[in-house]
Amino acid sequence: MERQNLAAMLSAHGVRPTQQRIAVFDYLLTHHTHPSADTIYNALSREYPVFSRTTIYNSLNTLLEAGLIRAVTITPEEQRFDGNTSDHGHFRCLSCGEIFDFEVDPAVIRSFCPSGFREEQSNLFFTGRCPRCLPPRH
Amino acid sequence: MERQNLAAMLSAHGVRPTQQRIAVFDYLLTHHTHPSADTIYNALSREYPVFSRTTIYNSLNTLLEAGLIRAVTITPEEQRFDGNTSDHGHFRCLSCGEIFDFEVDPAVIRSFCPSGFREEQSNLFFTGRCPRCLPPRH
DNA sequence: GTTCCTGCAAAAGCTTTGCAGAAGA
DNA sequence: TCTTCTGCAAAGCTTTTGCAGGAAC
Repeated sequence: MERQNLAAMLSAHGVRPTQQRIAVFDYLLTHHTHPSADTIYNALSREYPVFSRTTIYNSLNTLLEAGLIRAVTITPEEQRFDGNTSDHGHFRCLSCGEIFDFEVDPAVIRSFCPSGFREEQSNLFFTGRCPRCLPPRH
Repeated sequence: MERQNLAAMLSAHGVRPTQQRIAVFDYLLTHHTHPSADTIYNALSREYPVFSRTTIYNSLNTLLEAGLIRAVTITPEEQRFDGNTSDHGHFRCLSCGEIFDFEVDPAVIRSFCPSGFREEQSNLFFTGRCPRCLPPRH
């Protein structure tokens, strides 16, 4: 997406479109790898000479509050982030550590929510082995 | 459960039944509050005079490896633990922070796992407001 | 010009590690 | 007795905070 469009999206959500926020948002929309703050930091510091860790955290928290990105609480070590804010499932491979997306019908998932509770976000995720890490079948 | 039975369970899983491990395991089986390591530490230090944080972490990791307890990766701040190792869903209230259990059919949840992936653990959890924190209906 | 943001340094909080003494088999 | 575990101190990591300079409007 054009940087100008990204800036417009931020403005539309009441977020001042600074260079840094646009870069973080752009990274999350382009890379569907559920990166950690550190991964984003390493990638962006290569591109931009000065880009502090603090700013990554500031930008991520601002984008989270605006609802433009999502936090993925799957890995115990660190928080992961996702530019895809639509409801979808996650699969984490215990061998290679990669996190995969898969489609789920949000209405079906929500139907499991116990009565009396007001659901705001639903999460379905599996851990196991991905096809690449499984031994080939005979 | 009797301490002797707890010790037998640990032994059966190849875990040497020390006083500390029995106490941690007992706590998780008795309290269904998905406590953090710190919560367990605070509770047990009141009961036992000497009980270090390191030992809590050591015991939890040992019990995890033995499959006697489960880690609940729901809160971004800290790891939570659960003495209930059967498949079940979680609901985290954004107001009071409490984590509730609810029943789900493991087979139904597993059916959402994408083909080609080998599922080892399935997790379904919601965030939102619990009945106590919701405004009363008219 | 005023407000809000960036980024450095420092700190805070959770978890792990190294190692000497102690407990379990 | 020999192995394994405990627990203190210290360190490692992720994330947050305070604050001065700078960018955005």
